[in-house]
Amino acid sequence: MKLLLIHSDYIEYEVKNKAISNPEEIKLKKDRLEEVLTVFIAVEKIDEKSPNQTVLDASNEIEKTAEQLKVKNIMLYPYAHLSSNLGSPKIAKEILIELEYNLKNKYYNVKRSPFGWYKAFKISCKGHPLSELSRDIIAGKEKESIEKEKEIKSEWKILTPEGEFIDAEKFDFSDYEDLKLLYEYESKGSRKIIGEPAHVKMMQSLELVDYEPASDSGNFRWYPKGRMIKGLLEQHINNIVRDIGGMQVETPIMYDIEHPALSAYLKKFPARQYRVRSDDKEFFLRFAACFGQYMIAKDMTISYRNLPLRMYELTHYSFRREQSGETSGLRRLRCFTMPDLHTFCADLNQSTEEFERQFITSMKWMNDLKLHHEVAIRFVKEFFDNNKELAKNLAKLARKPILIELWDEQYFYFVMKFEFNVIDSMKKASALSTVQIDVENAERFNISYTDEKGDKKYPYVLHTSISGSIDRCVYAILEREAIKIKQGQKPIIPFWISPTQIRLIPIKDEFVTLCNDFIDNLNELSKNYTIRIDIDDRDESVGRKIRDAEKEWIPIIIVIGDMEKDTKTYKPRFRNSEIGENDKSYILNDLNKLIIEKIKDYPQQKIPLPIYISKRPKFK
RNA sequence: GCCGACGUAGCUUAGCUGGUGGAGCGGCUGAUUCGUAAUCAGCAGGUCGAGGGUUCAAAUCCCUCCGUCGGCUCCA
Repeated sequence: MKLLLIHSDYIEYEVKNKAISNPEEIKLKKDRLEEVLTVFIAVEKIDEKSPNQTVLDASNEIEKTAEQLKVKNIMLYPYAHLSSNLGSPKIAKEILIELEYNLKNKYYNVKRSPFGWYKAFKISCKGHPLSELSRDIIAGKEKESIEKEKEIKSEWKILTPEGEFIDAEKFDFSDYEDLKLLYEYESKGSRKIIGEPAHVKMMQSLELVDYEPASDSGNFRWYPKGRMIKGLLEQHINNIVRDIGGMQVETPIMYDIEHPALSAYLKKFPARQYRVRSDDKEFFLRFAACFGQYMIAKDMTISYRNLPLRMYELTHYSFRREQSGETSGLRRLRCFTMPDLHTFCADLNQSTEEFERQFITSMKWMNDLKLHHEVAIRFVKEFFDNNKELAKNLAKLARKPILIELWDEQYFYFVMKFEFNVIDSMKKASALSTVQIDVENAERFNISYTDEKGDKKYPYVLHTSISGSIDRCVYAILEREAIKIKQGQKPIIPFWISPTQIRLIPIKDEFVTLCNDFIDNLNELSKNYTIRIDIDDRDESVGRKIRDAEKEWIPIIIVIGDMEKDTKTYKPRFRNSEIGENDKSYILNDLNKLIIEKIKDYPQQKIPLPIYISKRPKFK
């Protein structure tokens, strides 16, 4: 149902001609109300499925507005033009009559203009900010799902690796600046430093990823280098999840909003969704891979012997229609890529065991990206009281103090979760890895297994994202480098995801051939590996080419000239000492070993652009 | 979504109180063949975010919209 509410000095109408074959019988040909909330209404097809709820919701919405405006008079005015998907006139009329009755019961002075007639009307809108409002009523669903959660009551603690619980307010943060920032950010919403996040300029100037003005905000375009980085991260996370037993599936990105199993879940999940219409049906775009996997799981025959059972999907994409003011570079998108693992566990024991394993795996991921992170663990208090040892184990694994949040009751579908948070150059915290223990969705979706005695049981479900959103990982890497720049260090991205790993710079045109030979020889030495090398064959000075390579953050730069031709040794310019030792000569074989050492444990891809720089267009 | 700031060439930007837009980088052409962060010269490139209004005259003033950023809110 679509509503258009107008706070008016007056509204008056006069009935003219029939608009439909069986219009409502007319009692008054003309009518008028003053100091009135005029409500233009279009009843839509979707309202026919739950007319009673629609009436209730609409009535509440109108009442809320009337109360705010302190008006007692309401004019209900059927207005078909508000919607392109109208319901049948018969039901629409009934809904309107019901709505009138409902509002009268709330002691409003309600009038309703007749249904099914062309009418002339005059209205005077007051014109203050609240005087014109539109509302979209969808029986009980969207409204509840985006409704604000109850005020959450939290207790905050710090847990040390030694197993000590300390009231967060009493903890000495002097050696733990980032943990302090996380605590303040999470508990008080403090925003110490404001400004544009540094990664946005970087992602553009490095030609990784950019805004797409032709799409909705928070939907980005990825250029070749960025796409390759993202692809490598995706490949790596797929491998890691497979290693811990994840069985990869793929599920649809849109789901029927009316599907009985989904509507209940939608209510528990307060994210706004994108809506898609197809014929008469309405669909929402998934915000995670949960449903798709639940739908598979509920049809599966699962024995206790199969548990823990791990189902995995790399969601390409998930959609969350965040409020326009809260999308921010790659930190929060409306369309993102995220690995989503669901682990079905027999009992609490198995769940916590698995939880710890996934905690360790997440640590590995953060380590592979060299991301510093702070750990937050959140519990429903009752669950915490029974599982304190689990928390202590996790703090021991993290080897540093961690933040604990305790909720007085269960606000979400999970009883416990952890997150790894990174702190960016603006001192904002963002969550990456997370695992949640879910105690209610198995039953809701009728996912069950058969236990040793042949009885049907509902498993616990762990919701896991080992890496968090891949886009957000790119954000975290760039933000970490922004912090390094502030500290006067050279920025660099991990070697295994560098779009160019080695840049060759021939001193004159004639050495381009030698560069080609260099690549061939190196490939010959490392047949099982893919090393990304390119050649700056432009007609530019050597100084210029070095500068451009440095601006691209290329980790290894090698100038090729007479010296290299004669001695067959190379003096690479390493971006930092972690990659290699500067001012040292290498023969090809040693260089090869050094590089393979850095890439052997990671996925590899070919260079995403022409190897000759002169052949490359500018994307930005 | 609300409040605020901003939007000038592909990028970065100058343009004061209104009088039909300047530059650097990048691109193109030519010269230059170079040893570790910018070789030189010339040329092209602008419905000044979009639409409307005020005015003899608008990048400049006003309104609406779009986009970006920031704050609020929100964040599984």
